[in-house]
Amino acid sequence: MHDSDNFKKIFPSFSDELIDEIETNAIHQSYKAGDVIMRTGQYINNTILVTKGQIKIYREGENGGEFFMYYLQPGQACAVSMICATRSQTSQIMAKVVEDVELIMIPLSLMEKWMMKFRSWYEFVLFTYRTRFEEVLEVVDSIAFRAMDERLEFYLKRHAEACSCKDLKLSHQEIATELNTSREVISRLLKKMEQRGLVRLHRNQIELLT
Amino acid sequence: MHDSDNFKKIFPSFSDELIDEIETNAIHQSYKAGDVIMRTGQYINNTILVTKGQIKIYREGENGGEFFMYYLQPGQACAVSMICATRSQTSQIMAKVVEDVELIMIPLSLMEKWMMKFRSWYEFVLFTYRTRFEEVLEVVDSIAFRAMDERLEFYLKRHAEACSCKDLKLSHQEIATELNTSREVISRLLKKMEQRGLVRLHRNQIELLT
DNA sequence: TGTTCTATGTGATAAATGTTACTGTGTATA
DNA sequence: TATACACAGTAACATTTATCACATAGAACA
Repeated sequence: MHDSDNFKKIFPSFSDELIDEIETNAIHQSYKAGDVIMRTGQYINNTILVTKGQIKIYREGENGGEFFMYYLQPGQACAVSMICATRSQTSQIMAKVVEDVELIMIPLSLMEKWMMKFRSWYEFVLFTYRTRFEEVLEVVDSIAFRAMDERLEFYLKRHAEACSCKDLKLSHQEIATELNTSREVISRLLKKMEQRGLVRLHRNQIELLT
Repeated sequence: MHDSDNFKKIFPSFSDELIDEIETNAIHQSYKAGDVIMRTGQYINNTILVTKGQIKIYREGENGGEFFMYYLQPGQACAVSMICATRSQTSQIMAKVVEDVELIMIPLSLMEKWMMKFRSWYEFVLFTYRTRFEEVLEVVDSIAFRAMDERLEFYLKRHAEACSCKDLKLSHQEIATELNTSREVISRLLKKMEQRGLVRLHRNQIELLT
């Protein structure tokens, strides 16, 4: 199977001309689970498109916190990389690979040119901005208006959606870090959820029952 | 003074051709302090540019909360209105007038056309997306990583920047609502700040000393 | 098998925040 | 002036979250 067939499946909205351009110009990269693709403060000169694997996007606190924001999945682009690339600014976020990743990097200059040249690229970029902005607003909701128990449920739901499964491979410590709280709090809240029949707890795994 | 001279001052990056287009096509509106320009769930068909006055943007909670996100000021555009207008989506935020406002509304169809036609418009739109995204990320920081005392200081700082003054006309209740906490908590924390010499408290007014 | 390590459970306690109740005080207005 | 009202201060208490201390259980491995 050719790359172009792949692209067409992963980015169905892209026009054939755009896919040709991508194929001739893009830089391919792959990363292993656990790799950090992008760090806070790092300069960005490329827009990133994900073709395979799973990436998690975090906002880093001053004292080493890693607050989970959203997933980046095949067929999606890093909104922050688009934003920063536009002005060769430094990254405001940190990106960590959860599942081995393949991605395409598009230099700033091209990404700008394509905005005018390819309608489907223009729409993809705006769609990316829009959906991420809305997702971040939902995150604001969850922290601004909800207590930890609801935030935990929100967190678990989003992870289930990302992996399209009901068995989440997460330790309590990991969850605590990504919600910026302590493990004990998460253990207790999960226990309560188990008593309410919402989950079943295993070692390194949380089974959603809803 | 003609409108075009005004525009040129308020939106210095706009090209003359763009300003001409705006003048011939835009709809002018004005609102009084206290008016709600946009409600959560409302349909948006126009992009909004502010030429005068002050607007506050809130995220609304399910139980009636009004969480303050950021200010919208002369020379700025509502990023959410741009995003939503693109797909005639409903608003994710609520906009309230703080100080009598004059604004320009640009229909969806034009705003799209201009992206391709006027470089300065294209750059303005992307700049708006970028700066708002970054501002919202800072808001996430403040709630995710900081306790209420620091959040209050952050809040006061942003308000001082918005009005370019050190005397904030805010009641404790107002602040509490916008930070989604209770008045008593704000009163206590402000009192502590006063004891630390950071502010001086008056009725309906907080004087910043730093 | 025995040892070590990581993950989890849980009690005790501290600190931050939320809630209720009541007081006083300045402002506006009848 | 008298009254009503919004705003602010504060005590007492409830709840939530953070921290410390330690116990147990399963997995990995010598």
